[in-house]
Amino acid sequence: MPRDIDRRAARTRKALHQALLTLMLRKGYEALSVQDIIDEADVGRSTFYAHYTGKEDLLRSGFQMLRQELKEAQSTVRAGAEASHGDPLGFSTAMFDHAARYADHYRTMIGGRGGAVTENEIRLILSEMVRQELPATLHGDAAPRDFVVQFIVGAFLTALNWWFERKPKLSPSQVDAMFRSLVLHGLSSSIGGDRRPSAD
Amino acid sequence: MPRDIDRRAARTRKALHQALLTLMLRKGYEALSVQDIIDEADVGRSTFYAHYTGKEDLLRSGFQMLRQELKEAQSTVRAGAEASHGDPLGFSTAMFDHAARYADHYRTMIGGRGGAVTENEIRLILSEMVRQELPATLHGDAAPRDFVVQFIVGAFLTALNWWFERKPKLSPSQVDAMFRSLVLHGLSSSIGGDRRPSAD
DNA sequence: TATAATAATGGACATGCTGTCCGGGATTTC
DNA sequence: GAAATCCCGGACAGCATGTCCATTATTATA
Repeated sequence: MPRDIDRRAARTRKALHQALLTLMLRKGYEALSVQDIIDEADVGRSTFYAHYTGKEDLLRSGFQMLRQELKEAQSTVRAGAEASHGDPLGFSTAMFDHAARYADHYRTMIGGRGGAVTENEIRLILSEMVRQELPATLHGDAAPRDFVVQFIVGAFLTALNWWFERKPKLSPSQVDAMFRSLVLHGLSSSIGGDRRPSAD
Repeated sequence: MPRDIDRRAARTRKALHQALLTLMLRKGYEALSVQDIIDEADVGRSTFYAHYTGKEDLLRSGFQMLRQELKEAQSTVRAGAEASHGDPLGFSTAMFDHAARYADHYRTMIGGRGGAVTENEIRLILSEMVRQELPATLHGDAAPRDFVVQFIVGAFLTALNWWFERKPKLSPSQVDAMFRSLVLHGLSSSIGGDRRPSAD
């Protein structure tokens, strides 16, 4: 049953998404105009607006597709993820590896080059992922789970950005090690004198 | 020797900065047009472009002023900052207090509402501050100082955003406590089973 | 294969913002 | 007071936006 979507509509959508991706790699998201996109995709002006309300709509739609793909991929990964039993950040290694492989795309999305919408969308996706992967062995004493999730996501994006901008030569595992050290143990692992966790 | 700058020019600049601030509180930065700004400031179109190349230029100029004010204020604070002797995050409390007092402004600048430029500018200012405040007792073993600075700034912005968006009722000191707990000791303070930091 | 739906096209159109230019008028400085 | 400096207002071309429509092409279906 090809009841889903007309081939033509599907083709147009795919062309637009592809054009958006290409142009984002070339000029960044903010600098793009709808005009640029439809030129690159070779699609009529009215056709574009028949599918999306603007470039932001197109972008969000793209992220929604990505989110679904990730959701499926996650189920697969989850099967062999028994190894991360006592490790609350068992997923980080895979994420840095992934970022290394698709460095170009990550770069365009992260660090201001992608614009506020993009970064926000990425934060949402990562938050979902972290929220599910983070084990329940976490006590809510120090900080609410919500807060911890945001903290981890923020640290991850910070690590990625620093990696790409300052030390692109480092291997994924090296950056991962720094990330884990800071997120798991905080500054205490880098401070000479440690403080007693007693009365203060 | 008279003034460096003509009074009229100074007045125009001040009016434009004021208008920008007002409108950012009302509509956010991204949604603003130069037209809006000059209307609000009651300044001629050509006059605007005689001073700034666009709204981004105006914004940056505003941040540069802010940066100078902070630099001076910092010297003052530095005098009585002897208390933060063994505390690598001695400055955080003051920052959360400040954020609480100017919550409206912080909200407009942070969390996507302010746009990429704004957030980037804020990151720069905060990075400068943290870089100077962070004591030299920090060992570069686990992660480069650069990385640690970015990590702290990111965590601070994350905390602020979470605070404003999810738990605006909390007091500055409460959020500060969570922030310090996570940044100083990481997740280990929230995890049930701790792992030995020996061979791994 | 014929036919009815559905989608894409290209062009026109009103609208709004941008950035630049100029001449007359106002304010400030010397 | 005179000269320098700044502001104003208007006009201008350029470009992007969103919307409309008549026409053409593709697709699904009987």
